[in-house]
Amino acid sequence: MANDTKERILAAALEMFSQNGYAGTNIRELSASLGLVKSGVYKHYESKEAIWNALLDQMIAYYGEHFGSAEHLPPVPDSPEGLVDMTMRMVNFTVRDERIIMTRKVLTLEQYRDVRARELATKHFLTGLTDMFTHVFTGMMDKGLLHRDDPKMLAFAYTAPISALIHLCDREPEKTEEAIRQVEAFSHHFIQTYGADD
Amino acid sequence: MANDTKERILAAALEMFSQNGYAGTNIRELSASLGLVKSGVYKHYESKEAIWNALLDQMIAYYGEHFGSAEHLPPVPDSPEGLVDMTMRMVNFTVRDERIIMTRKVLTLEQYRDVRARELATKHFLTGLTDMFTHVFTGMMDKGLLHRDDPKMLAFAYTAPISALIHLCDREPEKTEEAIRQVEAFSHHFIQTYGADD
DNA sequence: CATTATAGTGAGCGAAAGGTCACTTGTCAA
DNA sequence: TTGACAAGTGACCTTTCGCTCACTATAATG
Repeated sequence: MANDTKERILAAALEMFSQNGYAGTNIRELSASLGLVKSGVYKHYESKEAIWNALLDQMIAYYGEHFGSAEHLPPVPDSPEGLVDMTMRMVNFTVRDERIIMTRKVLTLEQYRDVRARELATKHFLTGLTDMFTHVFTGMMDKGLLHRDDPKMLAFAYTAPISALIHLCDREPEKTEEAIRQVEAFSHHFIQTYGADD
Repeated sequence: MANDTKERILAAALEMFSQNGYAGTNIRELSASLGLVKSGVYKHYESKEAIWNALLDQMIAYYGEHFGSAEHLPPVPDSPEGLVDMTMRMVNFTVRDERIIMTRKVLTLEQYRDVRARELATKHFLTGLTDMFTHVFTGMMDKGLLHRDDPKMLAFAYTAPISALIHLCDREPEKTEEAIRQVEAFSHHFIQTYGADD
């Protein structure tokens, strides 16, 4: 089927672009990794740049489907410990899922070159997380689990350090376990600081 | 003088590598930007990779000289507002100094490919900042300006969000002013949260 | 069974890449 | 004045790049 190969090309492109960047990737290797010859991929995409654009389209669509709308917001935890649990589930998933790791790496590598990569990077690494946890913390304040405070500021103060540790895992995968422990310690410290009494 | 051109080559390499990455940079363009022809640079460096390694040597040496030793630690502020002032001076400098911006971008682009870039990136973006502010916060606790708490944890919680905003400035320079205001707001919120009374 | 569209092949093209080398030029010490 | 050397030139080499095209194998359709 045509669509099958088309998808497989995008998957291989994600893998190679995330390792070597767009400029460092060549079509011959990409084709070979799919068991076909260079000219074969040109039956499906008219150029290397077309592959890149299709990959970005897919990443943008995926982000929109999974994190873009209000219906995908996480449930508000019922206890301070619930925040830690939710965080650890999210972090454990995001630092181990190969596809998500590669997506982050691609966005990191191409953020200065491509406008759409730049915008998606900011969403992925900063504003998306902040928005999500603004909602969570607003809910937790309503439930009396957190002291009243600026929920956006708290969301930023909470997600940015975790995001930094996720980037560390991408950069130095052998430190993943340690980074995850740091996330947990940070999360506990956070509820100790901002949690309503106990 | 030989050294002059050698230095100029490194400067041009930093500029091009930070824009297009190592793979996306070619020696012809690099030479042309210096007003000489491709073979000219091979009088000073034996290969593209040698230029890259020399540039990394220089970045590592620079980092060691300016942030590596205890003598370059910033003075401990005498008031909570002093922390904000110091932070704003540092951030204003680091997001406007072209050379430092380019250094961060190069480390960002090459962190997955080169071991030394990876290590320097972690120092630059994470551990270096944390170590520096661990010292600052320890001093501020001793002076009674901050509540007793784990200074390493506070340093991480303080520097990681600021680092995220610096990265945002690198990615979207037009947001620099807004990001700086966010740093200031965050810094104020931080001393309000952790500062002793007031 | 003939037709036709599609996925894939393999040879090859022009451009651009990194790198080499014989040569010129300018500078300074002997 | 001359000899030596470092800096820079321009032609050229090989390899690799993105991409094209005439062709084949296959499988579904009339």
